[in-house]
Amino acid sequence: MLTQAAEDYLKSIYKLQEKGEKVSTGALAEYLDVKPASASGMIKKLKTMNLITYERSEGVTLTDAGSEIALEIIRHHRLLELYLNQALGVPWDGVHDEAEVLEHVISEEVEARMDAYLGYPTSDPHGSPIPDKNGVVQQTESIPMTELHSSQSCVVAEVSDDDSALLRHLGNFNLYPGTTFTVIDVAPFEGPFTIDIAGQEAVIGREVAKHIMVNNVKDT
Amino acid sequence: MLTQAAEDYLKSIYKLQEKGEKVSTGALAEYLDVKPASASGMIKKLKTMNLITYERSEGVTLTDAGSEIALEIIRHHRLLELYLNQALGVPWDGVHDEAEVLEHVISEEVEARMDAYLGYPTSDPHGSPIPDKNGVVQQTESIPMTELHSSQSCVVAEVSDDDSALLRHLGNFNLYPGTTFTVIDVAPFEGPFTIDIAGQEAVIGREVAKHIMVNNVKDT
DNA sequence: AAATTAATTTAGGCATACCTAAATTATATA
DNA sequence: TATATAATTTAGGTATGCCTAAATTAATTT
Repeated sequence: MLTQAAEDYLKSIYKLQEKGEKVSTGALAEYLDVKPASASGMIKKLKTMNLITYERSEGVTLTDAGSEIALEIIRHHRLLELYLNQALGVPWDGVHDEAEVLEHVISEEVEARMDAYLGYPTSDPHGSPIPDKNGVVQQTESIPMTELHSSQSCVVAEVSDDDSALLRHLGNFNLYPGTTFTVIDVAPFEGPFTIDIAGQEAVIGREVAKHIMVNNVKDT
Repeated sequence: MLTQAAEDYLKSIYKLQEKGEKVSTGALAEYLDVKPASASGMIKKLKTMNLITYERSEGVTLTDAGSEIALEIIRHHRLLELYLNQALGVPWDGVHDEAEVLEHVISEEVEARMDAYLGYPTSDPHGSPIPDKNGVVQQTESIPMTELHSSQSCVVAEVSDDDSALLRHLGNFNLYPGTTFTVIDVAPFEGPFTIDIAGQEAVIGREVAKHIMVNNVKDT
């Protein structure tokens, strides 16, 4: 059995790798809020377990075995987020922290039952895809809201899950995945977006907009 | 924050204390399947935290602060057992092991939501009382099934929760808490019990009967 | 090519929680 | 009372995972 820390490393490596970044010891340490030396030690350990490979130029790369575990943890996390939200009514800005600890201890049996209860869902409350039992991830193309222009409409696809203040803010505007909105105006010089959501007007700052991924963009 | 191990010690001390036994280092070690030296070390630690007192003659005693924590963990455990069984359909012989790890990581928020979902229940799937938020335990008087005589009827009050093979066995006879049955016959020389449950006849061995607590005993 | 800067690794420490084995302290029994 | 037995504690060792600080290696820049 892997330790919780090791699982967190694999999950983080997967996420960084997904972004297309080369996963250096330092980048990994920063992501995990840990000193580079600690990351270095864990990298050595995961390497001996054949869960990652490491080369100075390439950085860390997950092996197939490593990917499998990373995806399993991510699946646990996202399924838990959705379950806590749907079954227990935990607000979407609170599910991440809860899932962060439960993901390491939940059994396959309980997970399977939550999965069935939820009807084998494919995305979590923040719009992130939930890998299936075989680790297959359903990818969707989306673009950051910052690339939108005036009078374009779109659907919220995904938002960051780890900043609860941001999530509460988005929740106030009903900016959940699946919600449709139209850009009324984009202020010049990198200014904020004014949008229309179900008849309601809202102003969304640039920094916030960066964290909102959208799709189904249409000119109106 | 206490460690998981420390919480397990407090919980175990509470349970042993509840039985009226004097909680010696050795008894505690045996209960936790740990060497006496390990228990000795933890006792020292818990003592410095003022969660227990210790005297050679008396053994370990929980302080008020220690009791509070023990009851909180027990509440987590039993509420989780009931939730897993009711909300997710985990069979009653499987909930103990699941709860054993979750009890240490579940948040107060999630617990409160499970509690509300279940309608503020007072006993778990095995009939054990669930302490309320303030640590108040609703006590019920019950006697071991082994004290019953022929033609007495009774209601199952509580069964041990940690032996899954036993629980599966009892489940086969529908011997869940709340179930009524009548003793048809008690074989002589410490022999097995023949009982009637909803018209069905079943033979229950003495060793098994020891683990079944009953109440509402009536002569028929 | 040499020197500066950045990234990485090693070395040494801390805390938790477990273990075994030996020493100690109580409690019975003869 | 002295000895045997049982219970308990101490001492020393394991492993994990974190830390800081120093040493090393690689990549830039001059």
